[in-house]
Amino acid sequence: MTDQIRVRFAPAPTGYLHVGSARSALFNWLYARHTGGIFVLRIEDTNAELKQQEFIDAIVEPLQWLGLDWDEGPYFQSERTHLYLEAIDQLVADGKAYFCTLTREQIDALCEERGLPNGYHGFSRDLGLPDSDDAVVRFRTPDTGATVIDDAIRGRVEFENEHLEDFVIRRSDKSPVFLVANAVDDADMGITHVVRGEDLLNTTPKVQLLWQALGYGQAPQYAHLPLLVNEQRKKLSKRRDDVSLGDFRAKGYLPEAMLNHLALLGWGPDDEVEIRPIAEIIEQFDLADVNKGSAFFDTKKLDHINGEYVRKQSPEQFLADVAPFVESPDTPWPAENYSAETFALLAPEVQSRVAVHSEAPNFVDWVFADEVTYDEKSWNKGIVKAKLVPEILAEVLAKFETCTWEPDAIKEAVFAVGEELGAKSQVPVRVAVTGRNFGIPLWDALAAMDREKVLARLRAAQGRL
RNA sequence: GCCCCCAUCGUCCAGCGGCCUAGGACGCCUGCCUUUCACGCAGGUAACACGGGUUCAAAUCCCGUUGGGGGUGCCA
Repeated sequence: MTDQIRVRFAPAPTGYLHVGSARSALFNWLYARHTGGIFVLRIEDTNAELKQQEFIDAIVEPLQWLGLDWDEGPYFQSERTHLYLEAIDQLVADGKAYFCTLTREQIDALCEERGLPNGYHGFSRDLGLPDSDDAVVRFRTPDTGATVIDDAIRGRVEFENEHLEDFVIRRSDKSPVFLVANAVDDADMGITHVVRGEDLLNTTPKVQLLWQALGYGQAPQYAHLPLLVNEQRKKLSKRRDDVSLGDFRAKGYLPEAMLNHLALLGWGPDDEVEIRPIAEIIEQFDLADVNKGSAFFDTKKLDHINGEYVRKQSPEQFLADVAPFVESPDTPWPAENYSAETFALLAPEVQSRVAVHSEAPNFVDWVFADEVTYDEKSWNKGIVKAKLVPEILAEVLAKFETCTWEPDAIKEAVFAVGEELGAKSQVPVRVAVTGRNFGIPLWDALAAMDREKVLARLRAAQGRL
């Protein structure tokens, strides 16, 4: 076990898992699987407000959905508080940490008074203050020297100790901050590689200093992943960006596609084959190959990858996966009009057209809806600008009234009109019946519809000319 | 302000000193297929931020500039 790689994904439960966190989890998992190591899940709920079951579920469920299985945990920091407090006590006893009762306002005032730049300047460091109800514990950072991080992705990163202020390690409510929890847990859990977002790079020297002060020996290898950013190149944020993993899941994105897309942000396979089974990604993945620059989470590419995965699904699987969307109460047609048999008949055509399962209803809405709403652009292109439309509609209507109501006959009727008139007859009929100038092939769908309903659509379109 | 990180097509990735007149993918455009759209297929568009070094040779190494980002809490 001594030489086995041990990584951990340690999210703070703050509501839901977003794609950035998922990517961190994924890279940890990939590294563990690639090396035959252990992937540990640890919930960083040191802040009392974060200890809520629903928040825990919001992390665990998306991970399970993605298939990022962990080998140990979840461990909860809220259940390990005593360990962190012991470590803090030890630091105080060793003179490596001390009590301080200054509030933020007082600190700012002191800085102003003494003409110092903003920040904490060890004001209570040598006062020998006792513990008290409003006291925090601060770590005594070295005044000289530097703390060096050996990062697997970024190389050597050096922080001058003089720039590190005496940071708080225990709040006045006696709860430990995550920095201590990180050091204690990573040591206790034998973590060999800490793989996390670059936004945590600046906190690393603090953890490292604590690590040394607690006498833990060899620090883990760090690897700070490039951030996932939005179109404005800002770090993804829950408030401004639509990045909840649960939302993607609800829209029908496939976990395999999401994983595949996430793996391609900050890393790429040598052979340039992008869409591939996770097993191959595991095989090729290595921390040393991860990029340093931030990556834009592009949903267009996600859509493309998802579409590829959708098309690879078996017809049965596709049908099973879209069922929730075509049978949901939110469909754009009255539920009683829906026919599973009809949808199953058309499903293969839908499958080759959707990027995401949730788009399926949009391809068959006109089949089940009582009436159709015309897309103005389609109307303009397929009806207004097309030739001989009144004639086409009249002729097709006449043929539809009497022809055999089955796919081949319907198709033949439409094409015959086109030939007679010397114009393309399909698009006007399509727009008249479906409301749009694009979509799945007409014939099977029309045959599945009630003849009268189709005739009514054609008359409605005539009335709109 | 201070600290830290980053910099190849619009986007993601390849490139780890010569194989680069810079490759792949998404997007966009064109054509083929098709009396719709999509899929598929064949093409096209488009980048080494800038300036100095180092070297016989630099997208690749070093320095600087500029630009972007992250951090700067008794959040994590």
